[in-house]
Amino acid sequence: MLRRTGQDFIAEYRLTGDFLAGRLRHVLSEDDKRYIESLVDRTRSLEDGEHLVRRGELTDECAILLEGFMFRTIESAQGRSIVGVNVPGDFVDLHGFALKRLDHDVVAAGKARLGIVPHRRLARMMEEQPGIARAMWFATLLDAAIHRKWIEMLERLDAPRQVAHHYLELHTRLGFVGLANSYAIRPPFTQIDLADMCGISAVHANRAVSKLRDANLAEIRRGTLYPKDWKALREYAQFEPDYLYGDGTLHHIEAWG
Amino acid sequence: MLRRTGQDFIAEYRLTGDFLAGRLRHVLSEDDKRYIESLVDRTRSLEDGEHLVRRGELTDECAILLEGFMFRTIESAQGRSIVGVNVPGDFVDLHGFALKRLDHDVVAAGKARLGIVPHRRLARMMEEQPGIARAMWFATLLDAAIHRKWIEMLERLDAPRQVAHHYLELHTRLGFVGLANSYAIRPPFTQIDLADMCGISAVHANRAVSKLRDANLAEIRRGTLYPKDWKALREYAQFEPDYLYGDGTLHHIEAWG
DNA sequence: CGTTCCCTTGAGTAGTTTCAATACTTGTGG
DNA sequence: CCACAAGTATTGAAACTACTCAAGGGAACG
Repeated sequence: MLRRTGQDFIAEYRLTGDFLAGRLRHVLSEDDKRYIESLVDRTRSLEDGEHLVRRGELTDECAILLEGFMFRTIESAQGRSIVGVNVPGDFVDLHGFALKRLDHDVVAAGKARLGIVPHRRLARMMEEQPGIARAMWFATLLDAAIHRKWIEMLERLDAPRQVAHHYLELHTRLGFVGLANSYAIRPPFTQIDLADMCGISAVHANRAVSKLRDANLAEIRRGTLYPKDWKALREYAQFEPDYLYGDGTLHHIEAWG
Repeated sequence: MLRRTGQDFIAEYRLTGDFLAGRLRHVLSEDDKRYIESLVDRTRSLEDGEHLVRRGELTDECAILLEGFMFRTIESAQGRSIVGVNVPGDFVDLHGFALKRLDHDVVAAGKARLGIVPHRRLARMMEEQPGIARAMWFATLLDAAIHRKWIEMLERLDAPRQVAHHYLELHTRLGFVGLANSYAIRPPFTQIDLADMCGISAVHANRAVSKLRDANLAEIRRGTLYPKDWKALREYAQFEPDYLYGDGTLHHIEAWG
């Protein structure tokens, strides 16, 4: 995978250099960053579609995504709902540390590589490093803020706008960790994945994709979105990235106080 | 307001006796509970529709809901989206402690009474009481789990099923804090509120309510749902309460480990 | 005792679904 | 290198769901 990340993605923070990059990372000290790096016990790879955690499983480890994409999914009799997407730098199941059992599955979307962090190290971190604990808490709250935006999207936007919004969100999140460019947004999604994110049928996901093409906003081929007009696309999807807590109205500038 | 809560709702925990009741409260020690009670600086009342926090505001306090209901809302050019509901015992803006600025508004639904907790006390709590910090973290993760269920609902369920599901969720959450009975579920919601929770028009919310009545599942009058057949209603709405982390497959039984 | 908000109903329109059929991709084994 | 299989993408038609607009009825509050 192509990697070109910010200043922290250097040998010293080889595994966790993307953690909260572009968000809260600037308030962490070098000691903090070293501490976080030292939490990782080992790495692990997953194949496309492989589960990292299943709903209801008792867990004693968390994982930070190093490469690739992952889905949070909820399966039911009616099929699969995708309730979240993760990009490199995200702790994909940090929620499991406090919850012990997750309410959802975490599944690789394409090949993925992860850094594994035992819960016992996080428990010690809570005792020793309340500032880092607060940053970890912050990271799970970012997930919650994204969940809220998805709720808002599902409540307001029609299918093509939702599809566009999902891509634009990913582009911003990939940008935080230095993985975005202005030519294409390249998640390994099928139209079925898009459908399961938007709560629509696969046929309708295809029509949504067609509509973006016909409106000359973007071309989506094999999961990759090629924007034709960034500005128009953002306006069409009503994309306002501040809920991601990067630079913008909600950005957290000061140190912890 | 009618109050009849669990064993912890006694004079000693007059304000915070409902915090995590039915979920994680059983792993807290009496010292922990006293510490949590001592976090509250004062109480505050809100009128119907009054804002506690607005999106983007810099905050230095949190609030625990003592009586009444509150909405988490996101306003946009197209109107209001309701992305969450709170019941007594919930910390309504605990997210604001780590995020500093919320991505959404917090608004009273009917009259509400709150206990105010300054961030500085929470910061000290993080240093002194990692166990309590973890319980607070847990509480915000419950919100995230509920957000995920809402996403799943919006992706899967038609309008009448969503309305029924929202009421059943509230019934379970009110039950955790001793505020549920088997005759009625009484939030102060208008059909406009229901519409904004489900992402549908007010007219369609009305038709959803009519459908529940016509199907002999429940009657909804002036916000109050009178169930005609609990079992049928739960099946109709596909309500499975385990995502709320009360008793059930996801319940957190052991002490922190 | 009116005003205001909320609820209800009808009619026509827009968005989405299902079913069905066809084509394109990718990976696998011959 | 080709053939096949499996998964993915595309298109059409008919049915359904939910939307908007519009108008009228009802309940609560001052």
